[in-house]
Amino acid sequence: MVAEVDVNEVPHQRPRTRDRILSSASRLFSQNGYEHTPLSHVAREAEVSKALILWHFDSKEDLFRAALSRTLEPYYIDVGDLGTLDEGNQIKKLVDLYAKFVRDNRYSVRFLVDLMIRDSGPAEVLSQVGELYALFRELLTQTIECGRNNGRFRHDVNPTLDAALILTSLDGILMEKFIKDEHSQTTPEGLLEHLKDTALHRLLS
Amino acid sequence: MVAEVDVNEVPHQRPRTRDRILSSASRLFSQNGYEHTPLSHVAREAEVSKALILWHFDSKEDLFRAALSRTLEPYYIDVGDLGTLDEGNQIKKLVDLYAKFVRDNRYSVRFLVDLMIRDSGPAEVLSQVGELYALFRELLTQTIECGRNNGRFRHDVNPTLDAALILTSLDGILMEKFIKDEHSQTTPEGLLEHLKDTALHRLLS
DNA sequence: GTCTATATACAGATAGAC
DNA sequence: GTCTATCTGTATATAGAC
Repeated sequence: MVAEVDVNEVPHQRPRTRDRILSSASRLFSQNGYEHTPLSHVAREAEVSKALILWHFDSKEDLFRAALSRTLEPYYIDVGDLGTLDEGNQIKKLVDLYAKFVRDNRYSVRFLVDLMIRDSGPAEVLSQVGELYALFRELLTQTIECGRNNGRFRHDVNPTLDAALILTSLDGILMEKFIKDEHSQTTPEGLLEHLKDTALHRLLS
Repeated sequence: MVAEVDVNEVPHQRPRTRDRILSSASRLFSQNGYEHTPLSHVAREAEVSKALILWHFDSKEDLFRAALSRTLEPYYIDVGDLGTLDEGNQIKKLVDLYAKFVRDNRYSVRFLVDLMIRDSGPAEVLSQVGELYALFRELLTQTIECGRNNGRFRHDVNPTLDAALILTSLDGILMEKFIKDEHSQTTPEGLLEHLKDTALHRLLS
């Protein structure tokens, strides 16, 4: 009889279930919010018992943090090769990328906006989102500055202020996607085009 | 001829307590949200028992509706006499009024934004807010149209689109008041001025 | 690791005395 | 109208068998 050595004792032993729990939690929290997703729902969706969830995670709060981190994993913006474009088209492209990002991550973005408005949720996660946001704004600022320096943009543009205004306007437009407004006679897409037009109208010499 | 309604024909009751409950509920719901204000909190603040609240209102949901209506009571925008200003300054004034309104009703506006993002809350109340919003947008639209027709604004302005863009930009800026952004190098007030400048820069001939 | 069964807490809501 | 006491449901979390 051979002594049984449990090769599976530590490292890569089935994160299968833990992973399923995390996925389900991530989806449900994003779609329905923290308050409206009891552990029982996560348990049902992940096809495990509630007790098992709390064996893997110390508490619901703990699960929430872990799930939120996972939600943020795909949060990056690939700006690609902006260098080949002139500054005006760089601005347009950045605006489009931002809009696409929000569209692609609709549910989780809405959820995060909700968290930020109420200033709830783990601070480290929120600050992570803040960094991404700041990075994007910095990109806009530098592009405007660059265009000003090489004379393609007006000499009196204010890179910081103009970038911030473009970004907040963008936020306002995209917010409309989360709020149904039956009186609106414009579409977010139409407004997006108009934003790009007016922004360039202001920036270009 | 209109029949007068005798207000005193209804019982000589003191709506004192009911009113206190409504006030407390209104404040707590606005500040902490529906989920985070149990009836026990409303009861404590209003100095009554939970049971009494449910004697006055059929359910928590019912209380919520009533409280929300009260929250919306001061929701109107007094545009004053716009007629004395030229169209450019009318736009500026409208933007300022909107900003002031949001500032004056910070907590309840944030709460309503939260409700609308999550599309929860009584439909009739939400649509009431939507009407106010649409009305304000219509005011902007007409002002721009007017300015175009009398030649003070460019002939190629698009009243509907330009008004909508100004309004969504405004929303984006004011949203920042609800979200703390430690990396920001601009203030909402600064952005507001910049929005007015760029909007007029685009509109004026 | 995974389960069933249970503990504990607290929410909204009811019953009934006063 | 207002209270105390209680019901009922559901949430998070724990105990302990397998």
